[in-house]
Amino acid sequence: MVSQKKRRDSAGSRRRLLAAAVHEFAARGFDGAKVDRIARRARVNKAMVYYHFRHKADLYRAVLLERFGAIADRVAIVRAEGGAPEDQLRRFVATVAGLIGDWPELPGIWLREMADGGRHVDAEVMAALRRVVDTLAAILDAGTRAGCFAPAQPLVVQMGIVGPLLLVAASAPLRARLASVLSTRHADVAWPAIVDHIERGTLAVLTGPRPEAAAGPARRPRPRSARA
Amino acid sequence: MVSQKKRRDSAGSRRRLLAAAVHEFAARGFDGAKVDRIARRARVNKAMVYYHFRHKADLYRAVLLERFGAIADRVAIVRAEGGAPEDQLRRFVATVAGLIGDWPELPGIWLREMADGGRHVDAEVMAALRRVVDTLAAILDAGTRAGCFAPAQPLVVQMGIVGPLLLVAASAPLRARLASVLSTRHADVAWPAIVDHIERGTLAVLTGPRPEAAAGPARRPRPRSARA
DNA sequence: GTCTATAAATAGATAGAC
DNA sequence: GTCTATCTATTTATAGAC
Repeated sequence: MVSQKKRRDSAGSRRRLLAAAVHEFAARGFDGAKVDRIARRARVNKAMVYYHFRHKADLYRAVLLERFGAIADRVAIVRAEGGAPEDQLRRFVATVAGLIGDWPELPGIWLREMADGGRHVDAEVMAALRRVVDTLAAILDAGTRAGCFAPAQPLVVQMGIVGPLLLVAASAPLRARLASVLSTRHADVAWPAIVDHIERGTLAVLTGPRPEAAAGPARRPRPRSARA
Repeated sequence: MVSQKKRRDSAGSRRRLLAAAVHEFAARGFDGAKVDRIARRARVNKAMVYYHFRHKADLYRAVLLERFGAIADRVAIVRAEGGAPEDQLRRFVATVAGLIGDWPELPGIWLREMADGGRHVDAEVMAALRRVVDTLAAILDAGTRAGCFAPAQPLVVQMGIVGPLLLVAASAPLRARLASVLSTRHADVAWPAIVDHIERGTLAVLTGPRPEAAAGPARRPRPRSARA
């Protein structure tokens, strides 16, 4: 993706550093992450960190770019594969959910970067984020043109999808503790249940009955009928 | 709420410290927050931090307890006021949205604490979290008994509500930057729009087409079409 | 309760040998 | 590319005067 700097890193110390960094940054955040721990986890000398990366922030940005770039790539495929807008949207949700399933560090990285106001999001990472939003916008637009979706702001829909997924995934440890204190039995959250919840909720808003004249910029949702 | 330690803190240095701490912890996270900055912001000598609080973590826990306690109190009122379950749920959403509006630091604190796996959530804070979930559970239960809600896991619904709200609020700075790079005009997100989106999405899932047997965790995420 | 001064421990980053 | 040793700045936390 970024630049083919394959300088023959012996056993791939750079790659191992990135993997260790993802873990550390996800678990502790940028400030909480320690270069020392990253190096130790990667089984690499600490000085190597500064051989491969200018500084801590540079390593962190590399992590961001790698992960958000992959997300953008994956959702772009969903859009490219086409299909009915409803289906594309469902696959969009499933894809993001799948990425989180594959990369348990994703929620930590993502949530913290949002909480940080995108402090470390540079132009490259921004471009990746833009691709994700643009992809979702294209799906929504296709649905609107096909008459099956009401017009909606892509970022609103995006947050409605990503927010719950990230929060559920990230809160797993806390929910486990909560379960042991919870009065009733609403203890755990099954991952398929939340994915299903989001899929249905999102589609319902896009295809459902119009809101009167709420505060939103929402338009009149066309009756869901025609196909693409 | 915790203990009436009103020792006449001259001009309320303790209170000012708490306010400054909320800001600092929200903006930078636990590790990124510096005791020095908190003291300076509170216009209080740094040593006073350790006079009022045992250590940094203690101050942070006080912040957590104050805010999550207030959240629990406010949503409990929603439940106590009664009304139709749909209305209670809408007011639940509006209340959380209102709290975020009143306290811009809330998303930062909340998201980071989730990303941290609740590292600093002690028994008292846990109790507050429990109250929030229990309140929502009571609302959902009322709806189910009244026959207007399908059974649902409270935590799933909770994440579906809180996730987008927190993410939208926290990502404001990043979205502002994104707007200037975004190809199309899907730039900004109006706060009322997201609240409306969540209200409708959540209610749609609860009142919409039953996927046979809800409540159960292992639901098949492949409904033919989700029409409302 | 408030302040100054400082201890004590980290942690980011680099120099330079191999 | 890899390692040891180390420099420097920062930061939590405390001692003790007022």
